[in-house]
Amino acid sequence: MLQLQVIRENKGEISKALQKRNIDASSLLDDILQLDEKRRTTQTQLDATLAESNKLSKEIGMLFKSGKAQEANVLKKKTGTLKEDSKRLGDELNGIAEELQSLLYQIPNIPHESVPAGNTDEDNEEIFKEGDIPTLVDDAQPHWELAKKYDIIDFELGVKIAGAGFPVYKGKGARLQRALISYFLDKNAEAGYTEMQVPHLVNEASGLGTGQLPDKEGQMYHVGGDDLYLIPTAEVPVTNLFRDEILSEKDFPICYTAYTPCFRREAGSYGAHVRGLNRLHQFDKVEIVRVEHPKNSYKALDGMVEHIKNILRELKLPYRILRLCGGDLGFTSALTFDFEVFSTAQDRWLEISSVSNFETYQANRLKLRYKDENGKSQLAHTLNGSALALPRVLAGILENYQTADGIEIPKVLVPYCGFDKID
RNA sequence: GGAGAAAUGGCAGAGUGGUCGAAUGCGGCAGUCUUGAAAACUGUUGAGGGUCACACCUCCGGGGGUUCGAAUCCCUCUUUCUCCGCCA
Repeated sequence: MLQLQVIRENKGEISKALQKRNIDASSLLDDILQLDEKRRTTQTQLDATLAESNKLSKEIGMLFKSGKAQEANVLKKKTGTLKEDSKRLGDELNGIAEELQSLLYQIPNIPHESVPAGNTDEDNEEIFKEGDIPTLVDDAQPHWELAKKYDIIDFELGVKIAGAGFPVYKGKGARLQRALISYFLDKNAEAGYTEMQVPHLVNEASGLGTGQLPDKEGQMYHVGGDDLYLIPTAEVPVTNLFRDEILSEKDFPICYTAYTPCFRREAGSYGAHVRGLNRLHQFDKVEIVRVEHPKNSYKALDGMVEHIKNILRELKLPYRILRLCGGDLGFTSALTFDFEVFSTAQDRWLEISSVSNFETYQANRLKLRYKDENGKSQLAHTLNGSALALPRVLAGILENYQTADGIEIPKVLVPYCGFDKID
């Protein structure tokens, strides 16, 4: 959520920057400013009314104390209209504040200046590419065929238990999955991220804090009986650890990592490109989250990108990095880099990480602040990234490491797996 | 799940209808002293709205109510603790 004060001062620039997202926000921004104006005048009126009645109440108290009950009763009568007024103004103010809030929720984050304009993922800008694309055997297969051939993932069995998009990992498939989780967590810890274990269900306030609510409600599984949401990413519980916190400057940098399963309804996603592990309702992911001083957040973002590069180098997977264009950029993000692994057998790029700087957008919703050198509260910057999302890394490994007599395991994972080949 | 108790500032903890945004202690910050530090002493120290700055307004777990006036009384929700039951 953008700060009102920022909108007040930079309406023109914001409106212009949002055009990169193909959004014409100027009339919405006007509405917001108008409503804000109305909010402040109403607030002022309410404050004056309350001040008046506070004053009277004090006088009444004094009069009663000094035994002048009659005079007190005269004043009492005067408070009646003040009460009505403040009730009316208070209701009005609440209504305005609510409306203002809902308008503010509709404005996405301002894209960073480096974000290219564009409509779809075709307009994303490739900024880096590394790793050799392997030459595979002639009858190379996509991972869903390999999974069946080696009996390591059973999609049909998952359908029986839960439904499509809930695979069952078996034997070496399950072990490889666990190996990846441990490997990622170890790499992140090595890079200075503190490992956390967090709830996999969150309340509404948490969803609002990181921006999944109110507008993307349909993307999360909702547990009606207890009004909780299954997390779509560890970003939600981990970032919300800092909701309503005021940090001190020396607390920075804050670097956390967490493994969690992720649950996404993915309503409306069908077709061949969501086959196998490409898109799931439940998948595993190791996430990194940072809370930073505003002046360091872009350096931190670069650091996260470098860190993920290192992991992919170790896994020897061919990958590229995209700078997302305005149209593809997430609602709450100012700048996002997507990592994609090339899946040779599917002949396509698979997104395996998304690294973003949210600047103050989430912090404003979270009320995540720090005290600056003058002792004033300032909003912190939040960032996060996948390091990494499991299923597509698994797909990439299965497909790129397949040989005529089995699937080789990347060297760095062998100690975690306890085997070096799936056959 | 049943019965009871509680929720106050960074923490501990007073306050049971009116000069209470809230005593006191600890912690934090600044200063004095010291070569420096510790100790001691002095001062300062919640958040938000509003204002050029003040004034002023709101917040004592959340929401609602009673009252001229609520941290204090009532209702409700949530959470925590104790006891019982159940249980990985």
